[in-house]
Amino acid sequence: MADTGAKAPRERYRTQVRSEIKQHAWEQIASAGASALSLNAIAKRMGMSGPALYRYFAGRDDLLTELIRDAYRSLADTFRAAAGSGADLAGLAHALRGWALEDPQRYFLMYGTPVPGYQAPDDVTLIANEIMQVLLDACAALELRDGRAPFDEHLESHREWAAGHPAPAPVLRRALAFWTRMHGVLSLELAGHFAGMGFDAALFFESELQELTRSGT
Amino acid sequence: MADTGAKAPRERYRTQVRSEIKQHAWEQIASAGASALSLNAIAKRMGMSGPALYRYFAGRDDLLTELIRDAYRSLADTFRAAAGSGADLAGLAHALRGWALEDPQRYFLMYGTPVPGYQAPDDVTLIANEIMQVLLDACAALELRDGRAPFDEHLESHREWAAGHPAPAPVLRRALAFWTRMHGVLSLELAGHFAGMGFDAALFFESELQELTRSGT
DNA sequence: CTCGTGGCGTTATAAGTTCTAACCAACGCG
DNA sequence: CGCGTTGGTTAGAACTTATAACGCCACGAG
Repeated sequence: MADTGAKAPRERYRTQVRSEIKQHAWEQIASAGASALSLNAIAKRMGMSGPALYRYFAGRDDLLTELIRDAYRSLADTFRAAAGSGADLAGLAHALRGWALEDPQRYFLMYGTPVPGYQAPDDVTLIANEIMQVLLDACAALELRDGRAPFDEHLESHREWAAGHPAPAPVLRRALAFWTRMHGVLSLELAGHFAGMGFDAALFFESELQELTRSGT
Repeated sequence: MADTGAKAPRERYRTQVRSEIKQHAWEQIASAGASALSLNAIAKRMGMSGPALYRYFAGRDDLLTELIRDAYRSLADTFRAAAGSGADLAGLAHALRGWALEDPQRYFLMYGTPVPGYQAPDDVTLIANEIMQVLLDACAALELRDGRAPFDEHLESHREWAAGHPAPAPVLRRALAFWTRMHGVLSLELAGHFAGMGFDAALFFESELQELTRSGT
């Protein structure tokens, strides 16, 4: 068992079609947003009629969570790849920005408006942890002149999310700041809120990144 | 003319019904998200049947942009109210957070996932400018030890978005940082990304706010 | 006070959507 | 070689947005 290579022909065909469906789904999402994802439209564009897709996905929500899972996986991979190539925190930031610009709707699928009832499956939070570990490593490698903040005390006793990572509280705080600040700039940029404002979003991103990689508190 | 008080009874009834429709729309959005907004459901809950609502709104999109407009208006009002009560930048931050927590979906209607094709109407960007002016005033009142950053040079020559506000570049940069950082924390918090992490989002918000109101670069 | 007009609500209908049910073909494993 | 799982089909229910056509009634002008 466990030889993923030469599987049964039925199985191969199944995964092939699933992949093709997701391909079309991504195109549709990229051009009209996740709310416009239509199983019917995908089916028609694949030459088959409506309910056939239900052999491959339990429903619209199932397909959507599958895409979300892939998005998380994709970001985790680019993060790990960047870290593996010796990228520091700034390198991670640039990898993140490139990945986000590559497909804004994929970014929003992860970090955009949540559906009130929706609960992400467990494995997604596992991948999120993976991402956080890479980020924590990069922040720990950054030598910071240990300027402690009042929040650090709270963090010291609430560090479950670090999943056993040995970094001290200021590093944890830096990781949180990296995450929220980069997301703040990126999400507003991708949403077009900087559009009519005239300044260069890339330069502002760099400016914020600068302040994060400095050693001060 | 121009006495908004005693209008014609038809007019009064119309605005009354419009307001009631929006009321139901907000409840529906708050409980199931903007994508679940259904004109039919609203009509039924108001005791009238389907297409009647089209007398009041051109369609789903029209109602949605009206709600977005109201959301912007609401945030601008709370900002102006806070500033009018002598709130400083920290006061504005707390007003913003309170306003966001009050109705997360309203926040996401403004700053959440954008629909690729959608273009906000002009008056919305006007209100956005109003908000920015209040923010710029608060940032200008903050005495900062004028630590210039390389990005300031770029800002100096790209300050159209400040709409004539006389603040120097470091103040503009501070305003942008306030906007993006507060949004970064708030949007992730409201989207539930901090949920399983254990730390107190309010304290982290405060920590980030601290760093913004300090005078350093 | 009467009358006509315009705003409001109604049903009917078209064109979408998701998703279930029932049916059939065909592939491939034992 | 057969039989069963798998994949595709059409039909249909329950939704949705949105338009069209029709009637009612209230308001305001004369």
